[in-house]
Amino acid sequence: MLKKQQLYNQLKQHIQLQHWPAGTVLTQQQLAEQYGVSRIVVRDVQQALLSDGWLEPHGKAGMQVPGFSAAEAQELCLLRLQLEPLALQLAAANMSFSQLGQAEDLLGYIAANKSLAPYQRGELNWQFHRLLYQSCAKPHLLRLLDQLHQQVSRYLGYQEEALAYADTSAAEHAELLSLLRRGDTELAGKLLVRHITEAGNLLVQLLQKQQGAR
Amino acid sequence: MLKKQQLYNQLKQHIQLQHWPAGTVLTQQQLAEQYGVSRIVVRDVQQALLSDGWLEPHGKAGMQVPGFSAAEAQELCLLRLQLEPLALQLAAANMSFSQLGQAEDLLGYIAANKSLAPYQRGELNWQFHRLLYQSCAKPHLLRLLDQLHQQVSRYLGYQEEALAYADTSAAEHAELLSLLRRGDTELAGKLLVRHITEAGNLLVQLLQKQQGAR
DNA sequence: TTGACAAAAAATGTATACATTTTAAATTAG
DNA sequence: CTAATTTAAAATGTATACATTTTTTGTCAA
Repeated sequence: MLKKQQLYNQLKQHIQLQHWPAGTVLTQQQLAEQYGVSRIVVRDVQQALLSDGWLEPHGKAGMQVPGFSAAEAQELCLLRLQLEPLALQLAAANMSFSQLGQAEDLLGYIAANKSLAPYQRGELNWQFHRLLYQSCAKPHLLRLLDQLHQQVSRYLGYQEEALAYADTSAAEHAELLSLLRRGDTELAGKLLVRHITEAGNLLVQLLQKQQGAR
Repeated sequence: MLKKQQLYNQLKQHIQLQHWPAGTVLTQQQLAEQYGVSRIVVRDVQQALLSDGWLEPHGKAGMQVPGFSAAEAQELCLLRLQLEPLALQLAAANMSFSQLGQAEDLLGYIAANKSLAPYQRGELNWQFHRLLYQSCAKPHLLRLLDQLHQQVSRYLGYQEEALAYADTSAAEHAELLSLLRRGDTELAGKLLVRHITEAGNLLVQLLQKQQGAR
């Protein structure tokens, strides 16, 4: 299983670093040669990247590296807003103190390691959110949220400026946690909505500016 | 592309007809022999059925035919409630008369062919819903809704009694359409919520009764 | 009998080879 | 020169073969 996972990571990273810029068409053969694996492996990886939003179909042959659009970012934000507060609300009832503690630890770890790569910081931030939602005990919902995050993370990798939002983010994360500890689900939900909205708006604005500049 | 699509349909149907009952573990080799294709094809199809909810992972080898649970049905219903009204609301603004007409035609077709197979009736009903949501112009949202329907349809295929709900369903569909024509998005949304809730409750009750009976 | 361990069987991962489809290029008729 | 058609190239689908992993079976010692 290593070759597959390995190629998955490497190709994803290469796309993120724009080694294959948006619009590039990647064929099975090409990738197989390039990365020194058989087409079978490439097929599987392409399929995985397809459902994670890192590739998109291109006619009947090849897959294309997708671009970025403010509209898509907005849509992803909308979906987060629709699903994450729900997950939080459902989870709040069943949340254990050990989970709250885990989340606290995670925040501490992020705060302590100021020099984390933006990408890793983003992943850890999501793990925090994920922890809060975990105890909603709705497998499908959690799967959807993971998928959504995948897609959003593609944008965050592209617009690293959006990750500079990290400071505000950390403060809000901490507040979210304290509200949950206190059992104030209502306020926590509202804060979460604001939190997601802010991050979304920043991202969308950056993208609009950039699109306008062309 | 035919072999793949063919096996996909056939295997899905066989699962629905309980030719492979819930809990059965299906290996690549087994399926390859059984259906007379190579393992490569089976792999692809298994993967597709996995993401559509018709198979689930089983340790490190084989895939398992999933069972049914009231809890899962409830969750799927919840997700529909969270996403479909949103799609309808967004779509209502951009909906064209030709689309409303298409939807009307579809209802007529369903009403006219009383003897449609339950499965086909279900698919057509979904196409109706889908038409109403189409003009929301949110690709990700629409994709999620399609996925959700896939999962729900597995339950409907199992609990055909839930499809007997079809009569009420048809009436509500017609009313939904007339509300949209009149531009009353608000009421249409509320009706949709009731519509989804009713169908969900019926399904969940059937499943609970059945689970209790064991 | 039970449980750990080793050997065999089975299942999946991966590579290569061939078949079919799709795309691109080249050729020719208008 | 353009456009349509044919031909060659390239890409994907599928099958088979081999490698690796996982599961099962069987054996033996406690």
